[in-house]
Amino acid sequence: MNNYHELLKSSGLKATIQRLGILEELQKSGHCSIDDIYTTLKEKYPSISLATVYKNIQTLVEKRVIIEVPISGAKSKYELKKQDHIHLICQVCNSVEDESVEVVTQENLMLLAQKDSFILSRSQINLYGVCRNCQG
Amino acid sequence: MNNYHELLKSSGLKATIQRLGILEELQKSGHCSIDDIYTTLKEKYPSISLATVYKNIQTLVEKRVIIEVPISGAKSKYELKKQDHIHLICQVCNSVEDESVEVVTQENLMLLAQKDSFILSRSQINLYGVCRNCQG
DNA sequence: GTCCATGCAAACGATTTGCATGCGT
DNA sequence: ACGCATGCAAATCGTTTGCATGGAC
Repeated sequence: MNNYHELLKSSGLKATIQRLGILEELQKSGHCSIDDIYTTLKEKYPSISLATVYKNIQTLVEKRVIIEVPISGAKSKYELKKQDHIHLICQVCNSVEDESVEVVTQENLMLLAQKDSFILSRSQINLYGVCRNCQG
Repeated sequence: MNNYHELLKSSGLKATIQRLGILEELQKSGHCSIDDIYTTLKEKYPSISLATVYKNIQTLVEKRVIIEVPISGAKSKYELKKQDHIHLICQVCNSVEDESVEVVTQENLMLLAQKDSFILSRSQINLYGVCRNCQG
C-alpha cells in the first residue's frame, strides 16, 4: 500500500485531499495530462478548481514527487517518480506506456516495439542536467 | 553547401525568404525555440511576422523537414531532421547539445556526461509511433 | 496569372495571479 | 491558532485564425 500522505509530508507539503487525489490518479492511470486529472478529480471532489490542479502539479514537479513527460505535438503528461524506463508514445491517441530495456540499441528498441505491436516511427533520448557553462 | 531551396521544393513547399531563413537559423544554431527564431529573423527581415514563424514551424514539422524537441519545464525547441542522436538538455539555461552514443547503457550515459562536463540529473527515452489500438 | 504564403490584428485557449476563505497541522 | 492551500475570477501569455495583400513559380 502507498502512503502518499507520508510522501507529501516528507516533501514539506501539506497532505490535502486534492494532492492525495492527484497522486492516486497518477498511480491508477500511469500518465495523465492536467485536464485528465482535473476531469477525474472533479467527479470525486466537485468543488476542485482547475487552478488548484495547475498549482499542485507545479509544486509536485518542483519537489520532484512527480515528473513531467513532455510530448512532441501534444500537451505534457505527468507520472509518479519511479525508476528509469522507456515511454512508448502513440502519435494517434497520445497514450503513454512504460517499458524497460536493459541495453538500448537500435535492435532492442525494434524488438521492444515488436513485442508490443507498436509501429515505431522515431526515438528521442534526452539527458537532463546542468551544462558546463552553468556550473559553479 | 546546403540546398534548402531544393529541400523545400521537394517537400511540396514554396521556397520563401522566411522559410529559408528558418532553416538557415536552425542549421547555424542547432536548436531554437520559436522566439529564438523570430528574434533572429526579425533583424534580417524586419517585416517578418511572428504568426508566419508559427505557421511555418507547424508546416515544416508536418512535412518532417524539422523535428520538435519538447523539453521538460520549458518551451519546445526545433532542429533540422538528422540522424539519431542524444540531447544533453541544461535545466539552467535550456541549451541543447547533440551527442551520439553507440550503445545506450547507464554507464555509457555517465561517461558521455563526464566527457562533456555535464552534471547528469535524469534521462528520458521516448519512442514515438502508433500503438496497437490505433492501428488499422 | 495562379495560388500559396505573408503580415496584421483580432480571437482563442491555456496557464497564472491576487485575494478572501478554508483546512491541515 | 497559524500559515499554507484552495477556489474563484480576472489577468496574462502563447498560439491560432481570418482576411487582404504580396511573392514564388
